[in-house]
Amino acid sequence: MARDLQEQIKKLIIDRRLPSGASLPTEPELMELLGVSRNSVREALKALQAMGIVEIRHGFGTYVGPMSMAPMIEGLTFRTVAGHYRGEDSLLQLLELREAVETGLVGRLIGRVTEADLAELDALVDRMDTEAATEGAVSPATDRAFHATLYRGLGNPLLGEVMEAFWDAFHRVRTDLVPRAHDPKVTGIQHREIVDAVRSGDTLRAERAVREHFGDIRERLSAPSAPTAAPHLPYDR
Amino acid sequence: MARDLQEQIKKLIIDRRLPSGASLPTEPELMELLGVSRNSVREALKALQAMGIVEIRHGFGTYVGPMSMAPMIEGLTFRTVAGHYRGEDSLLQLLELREAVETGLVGRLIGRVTEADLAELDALVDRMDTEAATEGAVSPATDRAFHATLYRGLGNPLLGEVMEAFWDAFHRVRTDLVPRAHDPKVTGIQHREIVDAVRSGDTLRAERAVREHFGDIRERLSAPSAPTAAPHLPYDR
DNA sequence: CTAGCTCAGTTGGTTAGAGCAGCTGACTCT
DNA sequence: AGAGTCAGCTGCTCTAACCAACTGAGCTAG
Repeated sequence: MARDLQEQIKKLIIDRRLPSGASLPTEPELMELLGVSRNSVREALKALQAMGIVEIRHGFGTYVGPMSMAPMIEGLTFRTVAGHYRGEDSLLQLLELREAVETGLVGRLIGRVTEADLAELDALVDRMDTEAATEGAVSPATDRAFHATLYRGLGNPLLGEVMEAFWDAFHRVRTDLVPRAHDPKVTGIQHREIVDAVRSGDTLRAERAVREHFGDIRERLSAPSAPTAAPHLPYDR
Repeated sequence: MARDLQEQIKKLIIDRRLPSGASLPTEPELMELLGVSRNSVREALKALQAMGIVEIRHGFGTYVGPMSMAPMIEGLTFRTVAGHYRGEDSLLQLLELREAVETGLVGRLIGRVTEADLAELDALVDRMDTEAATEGAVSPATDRAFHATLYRGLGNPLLGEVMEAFWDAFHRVRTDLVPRAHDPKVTGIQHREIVDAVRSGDTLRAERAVREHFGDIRERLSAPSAPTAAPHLPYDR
């Protein structure tokens, strides 16, 4: 029945064509509308909130959620962390997922990416070099922006969101479990090669550049620490 | 605070290295353990259940969930349906996501897929033909199995799950909104071409075969019905 | 007259206690 | 020895009350 409740609220959103950000009935209204107790309404809303379908603001109201990939990131992150601590190579699998998808997609960029995007990518690589020189490390935000900008050229916002979700999940787990510094200079070089390869229109070169980039991360990942070598669990998210 | 509760339960799973299927403390136990009321415990569990992290069985107990991609499918499905009814081309975007990823991945299969997998794929295509002849349509299960088997050859279970999740979401939305029959004979031919192309080791041919397959679906999708042309909402999932 | 404060009302957050419903396992009767 | 039954655990739902965050109208001070 609780399952049914969630579906009814979803149906309500669909039926009323509510866009993201629209306000939903209040809890008492939903109680009467659905003929259940407040408690049940709240449990259903909590579940929908966890799926990003609904957004709850204390003292203000309940709204249709942004329908982002945030819940997927959450789930993927937890799944990976849990697997890691059970001795699985879940983090490596997540990296390989990204590698497979990104090497597969970079070829589609050839002849499709705009000059403006390429210029933006150049700027991002420059920023990586700057950060490497001044702070000794490339900030995660810059790396994230690079990958997001790169695949934005494919013209599919959903695809972009999914890619960002994979990035987010991987990065969150990596910083928690393997707080290892990259060689920031290499990072800049590898990203620049990706941009140059895409600009040159050479599909194979672009794929190789992406593969090399990921290969580097993978090496850093699998080299030193076995998954079970983490005695005091730093997980507290 | 409720947010915090979920994190504490997650932490409990991590700390105790609980595998999928392991039993969690009962609700009263969690009440005492976390120092909150039963209601709050339940809301937290409901949210975790929605994310697939926890599995609740009435009258039996609470268990660590299978950590599958089911919640992601749920979210993606709803997002797509909601977008569709608001006049967006969300279903097309989802299809393009699949097309982009699958055309990107099929090249990686070359020289990596085993003979056994190829044989299985042959059998699946044969079954498609049989179904087309006897029932007039290829069953969704067969199509799903084909795509799952194909990308299983990449040797990354996570990747396989993600691909299946995309397939599931797309299929669920499509059957709800565009209950259109494919020409089953064409379906068989296109799938067979994908298998043959992969077997031949010709990357470009494989990519073209996949692209053609998706192009066919896309055509069927965008041809007849504008999104707004659905007056009586059949959505009741 | 305006800027700022205060307070009442609305909304979600939390707690408590009671009873309902599904499942298991041991006990009992045949 | 086997099948039926019942006690107990488990999660599910409801009611009722109060707490906490936010808004907005009205008041007060400048």
